[in-house]
Amino acid sequence: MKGKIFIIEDEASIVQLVQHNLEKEGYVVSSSLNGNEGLKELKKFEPNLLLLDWMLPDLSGIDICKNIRRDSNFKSLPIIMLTAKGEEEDKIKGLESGVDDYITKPFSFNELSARIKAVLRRSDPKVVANELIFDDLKLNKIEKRVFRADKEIQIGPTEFRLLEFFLTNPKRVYSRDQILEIVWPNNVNVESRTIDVHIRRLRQSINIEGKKELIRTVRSSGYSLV
Amino acid sequence: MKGKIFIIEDEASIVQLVQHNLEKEGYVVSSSLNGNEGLKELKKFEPNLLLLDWMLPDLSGIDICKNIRRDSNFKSLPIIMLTAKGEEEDKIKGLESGVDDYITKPFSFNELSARIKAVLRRSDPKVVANELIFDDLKLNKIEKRVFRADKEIQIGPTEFRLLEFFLTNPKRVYSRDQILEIVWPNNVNVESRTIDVHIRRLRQSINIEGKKELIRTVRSSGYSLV
DNA sequence: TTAATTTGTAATATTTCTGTAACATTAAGA
DNA sequence: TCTTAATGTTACAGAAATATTACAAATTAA
Repeated sequence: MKGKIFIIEDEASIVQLVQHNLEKEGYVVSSSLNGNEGLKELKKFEPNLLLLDWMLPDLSGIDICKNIRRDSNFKSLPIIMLTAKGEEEDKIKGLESGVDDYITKPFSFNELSARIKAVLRRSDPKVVANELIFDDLKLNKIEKRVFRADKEIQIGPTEFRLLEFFLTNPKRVYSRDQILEIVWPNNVNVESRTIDVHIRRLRQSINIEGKKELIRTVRSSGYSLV
Repeated sequence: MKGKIFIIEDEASIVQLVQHNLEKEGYVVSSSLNGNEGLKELKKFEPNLLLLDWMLPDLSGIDICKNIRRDSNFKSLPIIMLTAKGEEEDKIKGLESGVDDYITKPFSFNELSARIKAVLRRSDPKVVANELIFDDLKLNKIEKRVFRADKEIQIGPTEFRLLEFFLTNPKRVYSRDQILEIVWPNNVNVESRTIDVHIRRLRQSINIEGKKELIRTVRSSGYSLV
């Protein structure tokens, strides 16, 4: 499933068109033709994104928007506003009331689809890259290669896993226990001091003269990539 | 500071106009007139948002965008694309290459400002939770870093815990016994006067000349952050 | 099998942190 | 003003944490 999308829009023809096409693209879609109803259904449905009409018979889009932003469960629900008006004033109000994007009717389904993708991409950052980059350090997961400043670097398997681990969460400080837990194969018993030695080896490999140290020691806490 | 914004745009007049107005609104702004240069400067500047021209003399906006998205430090940097073209095709490409929003030239500064606010609002609520902020003092729990007026400060583990403690309840006055109880590991026996020394060390570290004292002594009661 | 590489540990060196004591200064009441 | 209790400051000796090195066992490559 690509994601769940909820639509609140009173023009049935638009709902039908959009819902049909989105479902064809693999989304799970639900909708409501009115504001108050829609708010309730939406909270049950728990969508990943909301398409919201600006002008509704009962509630204005802005009111709905504000209601949603006040609910801690939906504070960060991405919202794309559908508006018939082209006036800039309205656009600004919409954006300021906490909308992530808007699109003016009539719109092509292609453009809507692209905007949905863009907004969704930001809201869940699942990363499928096989290259991890940090500063001038680059690690290729499938080729098992490491580069510093475009120069390839040789490191052993353990140091590779260690570096890969650091690269998935740069800047964050990890304790030796956490590092052991994740970088070493399950249920191995190694001294926690052993990590110091591997850190040293990794440092020696990735440090190029003149370039700054990349692994930071945080006394009493652990290590991090900076 | 509201945030740091970087601009990559080759029309100097636009840069000037936008930069000036954004600075008036309280942002810290830096800019570059060309793509390759801009990329480098941007990574030094570490902005919270990028305004990126679609058509540049050397690199296309999309290329820049892709480059940024591959670098783990800037994976989630919000980008707003500035485009002269109105064609829908371009818009779609832009959105799909990982841009968060776009705006078509010529645009009013009001609209740009509203879009910036909207995009910034969404960006990275995770980071915020890890940070304790009081006045111009900032402590990042998972990166184990402390800043005063945006300048990083080195402090030892005990001073870090002490400051973290004060930051979770600013203004409140704590007795030495309470501080001992919470900041020191269980069942340690340390003289209560020892705290005075750590307070002194903390004060020395976080005090910048010209800036006001942040730790207040309450005679016969204890200390607090003010 | 042999050679080369990798790995974990222990021993040692180095760095940084911590608590305390001794002395200095300050604040507040008599 | 003097006295006294509380807090500020400083220096220093262990203590604790980390860095470095060397080496033997284990693993892998040749």
